[in-house]
Amino acid sequence: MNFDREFLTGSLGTVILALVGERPMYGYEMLQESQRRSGNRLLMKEGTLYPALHQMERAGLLAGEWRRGESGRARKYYRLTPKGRRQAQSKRRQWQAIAAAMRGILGDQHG
Amino acid sequence: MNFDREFLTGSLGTVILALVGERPMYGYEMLQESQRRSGNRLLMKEGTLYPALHQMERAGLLAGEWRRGESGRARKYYRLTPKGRRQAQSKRRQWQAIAAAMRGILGDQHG
DNA sequence: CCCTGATACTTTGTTGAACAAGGTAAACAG
DNA sequence: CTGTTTACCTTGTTCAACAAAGTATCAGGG
Repeated sequence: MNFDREFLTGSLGTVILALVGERPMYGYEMLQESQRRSGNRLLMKEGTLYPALHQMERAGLLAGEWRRGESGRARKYYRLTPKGRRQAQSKRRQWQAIAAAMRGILGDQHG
Repeated sequence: MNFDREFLTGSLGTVILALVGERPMYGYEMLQESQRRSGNRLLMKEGTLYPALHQMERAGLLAGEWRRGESGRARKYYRLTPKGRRQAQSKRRQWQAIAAAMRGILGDQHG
């Protein structure tokens, strides 16, 4: 399997980039959003998400900013950097290629 | 990400099960078939495929049989066991769930 | 006022899928 | 008899995802 070498960071990263691409979002919110939007199919784990966010911030794809709103504890909001925006597009296209490839193999089959 | 714990064996395994589900096939043929059908997008590596085949045979999903045809060297043909057939269906459904989940997150976005 | 549960972020240690890179060997074309 | 293609196999490495645990803040109930 190739599709870039990091298909897993790939698929998690694709989700993160897509979510943050819509509006600034904090980690815990991403967990809930991805779960809600996927119809409870996609259950990211905290131990997977947060390290990924840190790594993507280090890699210059995301920019994080602490905010403490009127209620609750402080949240770290992430937004896309320009580099992150390019990566988001690239990842989305890659996903579409994967989906197309899988259709080519699974698609023409019964049920 | 969950979708079973082994999404990677998952996606490779899904491809193998789908191919062998159509007709008995040998390893090298799977490499070419998956590449051809995916429009050169899916490039499985031998070092990934063969160990996976052995593991799936040990797990009782595939049954292998050596045949030496009229030409070329001996090939090991694999076919699905009943257990493998059930697994193939399950994996295909899982893939469709993944694709649906990703559409839920990426789908409603611009190109 | 404590206690629970939800929110919110973090870290450490483990697992194992995929890969890189090598090998063996038979058939065949030049 | 040499190189290429076919065909299979193996060892060692990497690193994404997970499990499991911890820290801290806030809300609501008893």
